[in-house]
This record gives sequence, structure tokens and C-alpha cells, in this order.
Amino acid sequence: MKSSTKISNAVIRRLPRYRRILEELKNKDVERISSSELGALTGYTASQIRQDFNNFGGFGQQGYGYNVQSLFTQIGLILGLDREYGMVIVGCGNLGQAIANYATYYKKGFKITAMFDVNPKLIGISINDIEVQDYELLDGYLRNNPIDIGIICTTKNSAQDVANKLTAGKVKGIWNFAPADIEVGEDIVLENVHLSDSLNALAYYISNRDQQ
Amino acid sequence: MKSSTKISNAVIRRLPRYRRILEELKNKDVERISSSELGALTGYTASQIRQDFNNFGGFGQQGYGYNVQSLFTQIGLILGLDREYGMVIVGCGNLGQAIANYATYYKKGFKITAMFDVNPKLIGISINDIEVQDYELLDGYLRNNPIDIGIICTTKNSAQDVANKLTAGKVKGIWNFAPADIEVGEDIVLENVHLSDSLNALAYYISNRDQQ
DNA sequence: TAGATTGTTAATCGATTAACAATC
DNA sequence: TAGATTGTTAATCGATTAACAATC
Repeated sequence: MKSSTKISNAVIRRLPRYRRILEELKNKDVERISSSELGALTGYTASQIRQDFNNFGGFGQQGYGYNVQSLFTQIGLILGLDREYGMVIVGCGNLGQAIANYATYYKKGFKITAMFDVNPKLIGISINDIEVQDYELLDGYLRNNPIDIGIICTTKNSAQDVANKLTAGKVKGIWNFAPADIEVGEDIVLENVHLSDSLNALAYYISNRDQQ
Repeated sequence: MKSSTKISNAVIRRLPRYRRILEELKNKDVERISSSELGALTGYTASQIRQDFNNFGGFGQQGYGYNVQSLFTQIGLILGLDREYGMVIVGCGNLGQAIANYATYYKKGFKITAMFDVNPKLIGISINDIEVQDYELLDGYLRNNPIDIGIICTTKNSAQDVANKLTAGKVKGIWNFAPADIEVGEDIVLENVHLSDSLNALAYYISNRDQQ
């Protein structure tokens, strides 16, 4: 894998989709796939698929195509899925709990190690065997436990404060579900899931279906 | 607004963000803003902002900039936020409940009218005064109540079946949270929120921070 | 070997940025 | 009026698609 040249964001965003589809093929015991077959499944052009993979060096074989298992593994390596990520969730309402369940049952390699909230009704309850702690304890927890990813599932108003505490606690990335534009330092990776933006885009395309 | 020419998806995806930031400015009683000021707030270039708005006709005034209130309203009109959208949620676990709360409290104009699940433990309970109904009743409900948006918060395995029922029930758009690649007809707008893809991209950027 | 399909270069397309005349 | 800032055209940049030689 050449890691010297910068890979465009557009390529990176397609990789998880490739991987998802390859996993399904793998489960169906499909051994090999050509770029055009993969194109039919993903909706991308065969040409784009070959370009994408060649950003990281050749994964295929002329006249044969790509080995499903090996391509799946390679993409996992590129995405950094060959290691474990420690995560904390801040905000344990329905959304926080949904993310906790999701990560616990579906995302091997992403491990929730602690959960925090300010709500006394939530503090002390257990979610998938993880006890919700008082938000006041977040600082101390991060000092003693190096964490990779902080997940913000709070309200809009608390989001920046949480981000600041996560930053001070030296997380490497923030997965933000709060409908806020939080600011973080250069060295922290910020991934926003702005549900509101997604719903607004959906409304647009419903209202302008002819243009889609 | 010229609706004759197709607006690129990239532009549409930026509109909700503009609107979000304009709303904040409006709340702070800011009356006018220039493209370069808005650029500083959004991270886009002033040039891009002017290009974006000019897709829909001129919203600004030379020498003055843009009127915050009016620009906010215009973007809302473009996105189709001047009407109400009826929505049903299928799958009422934590995620479905989180979306229900979110839509109820934060998204004026998007109204949840019914919720469905297969789980007997959930059927009958009320979430924000909406009773969870048996999934078996979805078909009949959609026949009698025209719905704009169907929200899928089920497991991966059920997602396509739900999508088929929503399609048969003539929804205009589907907001899919299930980690599945569902297929819908041409005339239905599909908006996916693939948490898994988002988390995988986050992992990539954490593992390759130097490249970001 | 012949056929298939990649890897890779070149061409095209589209999106972003720069520049500046128009005008408030 | 002079200054500011848009609207809009032109230039650039980057991403996608097409084409085909390399090769399994």
C-alpha cells in the first residue's frame, strides 16, 4: 500500500461500501469478482473501481479479477480495521444507547469502555454491562484510560463542552451525533453525523424529484 | 428560483449547513452577512458560496451582502421546508425511539404519525404520545394514510421487506438507518444513514492522520 | 494459446476557485 | 461619490470515465 500519496476523501468514503458488499459475497462463498461485476453491485463504474483499488497498489489479477476474501481483507487493512478502538459514549439517552447496542453487537474492533451522562436517572444503570457514570467523572476517566474515539450523543448545547473535554482527554477522533457545529483542534479527527442535514436533503429530493 | 437546470448534489448537501448557520446568526440578531464572513463560519470559500446561491438566482445585494433572515427563508424554500412531511417509523428500538424524539422536538414540519414494530414488548407502548403498532398493520395504515417518508430503524435483515412495504404504500422517500443496501424503485428517494460506513471512515482517518 | 480482465494512461467531465465588471 | 460586495465569466483543479496495452 503506497501511503505516500494522499487518497481523496471520495475514495475513502467508497471503501466501506466495497467492503460491505464484499463481505456479503464472502458469506455467499463467492471466490472471485471482476470490476464490472462489482460495479453492477455497487453502482460504480468498473473503471472507477479499478482506479480506486489502484490507489493502494494492485489487488487484482489480469484475466481473473479480484479475490473476494483477499480484497475484503485488504480494504479492512486500509481502513485500519485490524486493530481495536476504545470508545466512550457521552450522552446516554435513546441515541447513545442505540449506538452502544450497535457498536457492541455489530462492530467488532470498536469497543465501548465507558458511558457518561448528567442525568441522575441514567447514572448507575447498565447498558450492555456498562454502567453509566456521572459526566463529572469523564476527565478523570480519560486521564487514566487512553481512548481512541469519543462519541457525542448529547444535546446541541452541551456538544462543544463535551468535545473540549474529549480533546483534553486526548481522544484521537470524535464521532458527533449532536446537531451542532463543534470545533476541534487540527490533530483530532471529527466525523459528524448530522441527521438534520440528511433529513433536509431528503426533503429537497422529495420536493424536486424530477431533478434527481 | 430557476428549477429548470439540475442542481448538483454537492450544492444540495451544503444547503442545510448554510441554513443551520444562518439560523444561529438570526438568533443572535445578525442582520446581514457577506459571502466571505459566511465563508469563515462554514469553512467554504466566499466564491463557492456565491456560486451556490446563484444556482437559485441572486439572493444578495452588491455592496451589502446577504440579508440573514431572507437568505435563511430562501434556503428553507429551496429545501422544501415550507410544508409538512408525514412520517412513519418502522422499528422502535432505541434508534427508532431516538429518531422519534428527535423529529418530535427538533424538526418542525416533519411529523411522525405512526410507529410500527414486530416485538410484542414494544407493541402498545407510547412514544411521545404515539402508540407503537403491530408491523402487520403497516400495509393497511399506508393505504388509509398517505405518508411522505418512511423511516427504517430495523435490523439489516428486515430492511428490504420494510422498504418493499413502504414502496407499496406509496411513500415518497425512505430514510434508512438499517445497515443494509436496500433497493427501491426509481421514483422513490432513498436517503441512507450508514453508521457503519461513517465509523469506518473515522477509523481510517484516525489510522492515517498524517494524510488528512 | 485465446480470452478475459486488470493496471494505467489519456480524455472528459464537473466542481471549485479566481478574477473582475456590475452595481448597490 | 467611493467603497464594498455581489453576480458571473473564465481558469484551474480534481475526479470520473474511456481506452487499450499488459498479462494472467
